[in-house]
Amino acid sequence: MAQHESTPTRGTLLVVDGHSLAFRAFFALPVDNFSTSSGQATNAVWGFASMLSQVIDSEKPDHLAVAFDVKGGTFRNELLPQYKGTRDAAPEELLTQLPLIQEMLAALGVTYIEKPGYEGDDVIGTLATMGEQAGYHTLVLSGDRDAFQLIDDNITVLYPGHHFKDLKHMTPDAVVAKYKVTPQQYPDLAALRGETADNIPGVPGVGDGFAAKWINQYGSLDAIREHADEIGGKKGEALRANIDQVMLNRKVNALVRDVDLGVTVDDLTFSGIDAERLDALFTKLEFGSRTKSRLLKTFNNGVAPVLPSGATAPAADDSATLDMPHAEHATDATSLRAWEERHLPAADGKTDDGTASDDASDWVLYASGDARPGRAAVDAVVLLAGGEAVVVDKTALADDATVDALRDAVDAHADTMTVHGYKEHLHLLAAAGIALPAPAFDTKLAGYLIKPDFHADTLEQAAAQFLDLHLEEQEEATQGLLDIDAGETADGAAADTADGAEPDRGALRDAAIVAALSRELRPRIAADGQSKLLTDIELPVSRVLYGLEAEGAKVDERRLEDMRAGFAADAEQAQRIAWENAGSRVNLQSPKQLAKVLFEDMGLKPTKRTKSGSYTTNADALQTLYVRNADDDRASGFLGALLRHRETNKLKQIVATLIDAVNPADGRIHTTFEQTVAATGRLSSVDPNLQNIPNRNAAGREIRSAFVPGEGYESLMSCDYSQVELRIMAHLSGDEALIEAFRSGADFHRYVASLVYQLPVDEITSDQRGHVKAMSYGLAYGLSTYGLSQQLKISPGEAEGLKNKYFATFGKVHDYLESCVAEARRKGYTETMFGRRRYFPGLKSTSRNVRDAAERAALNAPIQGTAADIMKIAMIHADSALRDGGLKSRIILQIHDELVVEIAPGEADRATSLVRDAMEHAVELDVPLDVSTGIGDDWQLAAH
DNA sequence: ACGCCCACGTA
DNA sequence: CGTACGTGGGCGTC
Repeated sequence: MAQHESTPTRGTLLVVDGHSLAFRAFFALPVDNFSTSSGQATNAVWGFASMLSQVIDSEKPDHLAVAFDVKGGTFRNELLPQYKGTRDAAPEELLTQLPLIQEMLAALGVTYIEKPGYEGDDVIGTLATMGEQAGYHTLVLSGDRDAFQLIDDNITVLYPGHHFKDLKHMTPDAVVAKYKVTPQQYPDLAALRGETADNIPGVPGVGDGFAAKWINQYGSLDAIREHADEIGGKKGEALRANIDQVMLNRKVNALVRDVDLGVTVDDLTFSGIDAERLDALFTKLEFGSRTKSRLLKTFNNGVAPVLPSGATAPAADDSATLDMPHAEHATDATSLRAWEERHLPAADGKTDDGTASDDASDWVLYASGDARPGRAAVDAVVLLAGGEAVVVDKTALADDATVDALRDAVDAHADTMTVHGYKEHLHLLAAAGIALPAPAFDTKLAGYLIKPDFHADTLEQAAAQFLDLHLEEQEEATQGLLDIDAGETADGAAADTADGAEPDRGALRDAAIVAALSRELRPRIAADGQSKLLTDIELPVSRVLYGLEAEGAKVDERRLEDMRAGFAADAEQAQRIAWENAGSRVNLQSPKQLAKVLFEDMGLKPTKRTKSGSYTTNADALQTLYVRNADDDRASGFLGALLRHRETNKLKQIVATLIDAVNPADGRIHTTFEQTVAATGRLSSVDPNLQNIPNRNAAGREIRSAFVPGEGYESLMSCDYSQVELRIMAHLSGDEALIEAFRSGADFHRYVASLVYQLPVDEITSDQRGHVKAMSYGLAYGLSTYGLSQQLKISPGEAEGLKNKYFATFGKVHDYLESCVAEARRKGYTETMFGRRRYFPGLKSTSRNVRDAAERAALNAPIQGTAADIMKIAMIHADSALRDGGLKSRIILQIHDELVVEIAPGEADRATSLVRDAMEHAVELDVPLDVSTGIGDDWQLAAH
């Protein structure tokens, strides 16, 4: 662009200020989106690569070098002790990335130079001078304005603006235009003005404007000093007071241009990529193939930059790019069948040895629409194969023959197909009358298995995480294009019209993203050894969950309404009493207002604080205050009423949420089981959450009685695992004593207590049993002795004694828990019995709290996760046992260790034995899995 | 309208 | 100062 065509040059040399570029990259990109699973920040590395390749692509230099600062001071620090004091305080997260950037440059065949005792700027000044002398045109990429002094007809500084993308080409004319001084005079101006970024003070009150005025008036800094007395006003005074500082600044900001670097410009070619090294680095950094492909294109053997664009030699791997597929609309069954004929998987393309099948044979199925259970509606279905797509829109989906053709195509190709969210697609296609067989791959489930902590609410977010689609986003953002396109990026599902043109475009793009995700994730799932977890557990359980969601749970609405009224009346009465005692109508649902009444107006002594520092008003605190102030009628009256209000109001709220969630079409509640949310592998339940229906006290438990069998069913069955997590802990630890405790079949907690306290089983008091029970469960959560003492209301010393006795009895449990954390620290992740991983970057945190929390989570994850795996297997087996047995009874809810089954008339005994068997034998452990079951007219009565 | 805090329900 | 979730209300911010 700004080449000086008048000056014949041997070529173009690009000199990069490595630190400046790394700083910019670091602060331009959110570190959260750019970190490896083990917690290494990569945003600066990625940004550095991206920015550098952008510049190379646009400037096409044939020689290149990157200069870095070296740790330790330079001659400048001796002159000016505070020099760059602010810059040395670079965040740790950036400093750890500098070696990675250098490693990347080495792999890309780029020369980088550091020179002890000098700064990167001096290296840059030297290289630019060398380039000029050797007849090159030199570009200096730097965000440091000190580089401006280098500018002349053969040296241009590329200076990033607010957005990196708009690089300013700083030529002599540009410097004069901006600062009214020549590049040679620029250091004089900088010395007068100072440089806050480098912690260098100038003349107070003097900015670029006055500095330039003086320079132009007197010609140079030396001349200004000589005539300093002639300058009047406050600024003249300030100049005289600070002239020594200014002269020092001038000494420091002069770049050295003759450092002995031991290289010549001719050495600074693109020496070729070390592919193996680059691969290794990118694997370590968890960069996707798109980043690599982009860098390959830019750096390949240095060939690309000098050739006219388009003639780039060795084609970079562009399989990862997101090309919009060529698309056609299927207007009827004939055209759909014809499209299918033309896109059959290549018969010989199937290598059948796992993941290596030809990309072209992988089909993607993508359906758009509303996938909410009980009200699913499909907008369009896209099939994608070999880079070509066919779109079946709503109109076409209304035609039976077309749907038949689509069904046939789906049935025929499911075994090679990829979807993003099998469960959601089951709902969507069911709305079109199509039962979707299990696909070969699911990018949503795969993404979850690879990064169980990452929340990809949308396909775009998944793409941003696993592909390098931030590349485009970053570029678009810097160019301010997002505003222009805002209308198009909005979710088309909200207001869909009959004409399918716009939604189709979105669906097409989404399908292309799924295809790219599939190519990225398939090998990673295989590499992590998670293929069986995906195909044998997650995909099948998706299908089972689809069934649960589609059927829903029948509730007695009248009963719910009555309960709501009852709870509302109780809550209102409690509120009235509370207000009377408080003497004001405080909002009982506002912790802030409550704190004021309790701790200011009534002057009660607060107990604990919340995480953010305010005084807590939680039930525990209210209880303590109530006991403490029993003699104060007004305070205890208020507190008692408040506690009652809390309880009844909460129940009212839960019931109201349930009523709201009833689908008027069938009187049933269709929850959604989230399969990719809980980091441990558990399911969660939303809209509404049916996994937190009260069960601990009588009043709350009543709500369960509103869950009843629906039309054509006679009862509900509840089946739950007893102490699964403790049994898993016994199995995984191999602790003989604990294993024997479970094998004996005795009352487990009583049995364990007798071992711990060395007393006969029948002499164990209920207190002792309770303490040991809390200890057992606390173990799997990483409970501290302090926490144990709090919970059991015993002294920390007693809790400590209990823990010691416990571990003396069950030593291997202790060893096992320790080993979980140790392994997580070593490998970066934990694994369940079935290979489900969870990563723990927090184990390496410098913060004690973060580290401790990560340790507790790491010790719990394999236990909770294995329990979740086992329940999923049990659900798959139970579901098929019921279906294969021809029963109408079906699972309708899962609450982590419990299944609720709707029982058809006459099937109670068979269903009980099938489900119990599936749960008990989901997996064989060294301890038996114990399942208890119960049947009743409603969920509460089914309890056992 | 959105996001955070608080509180609280479940396993 | 025990793990894993989801929801609703208040309240501050946009």
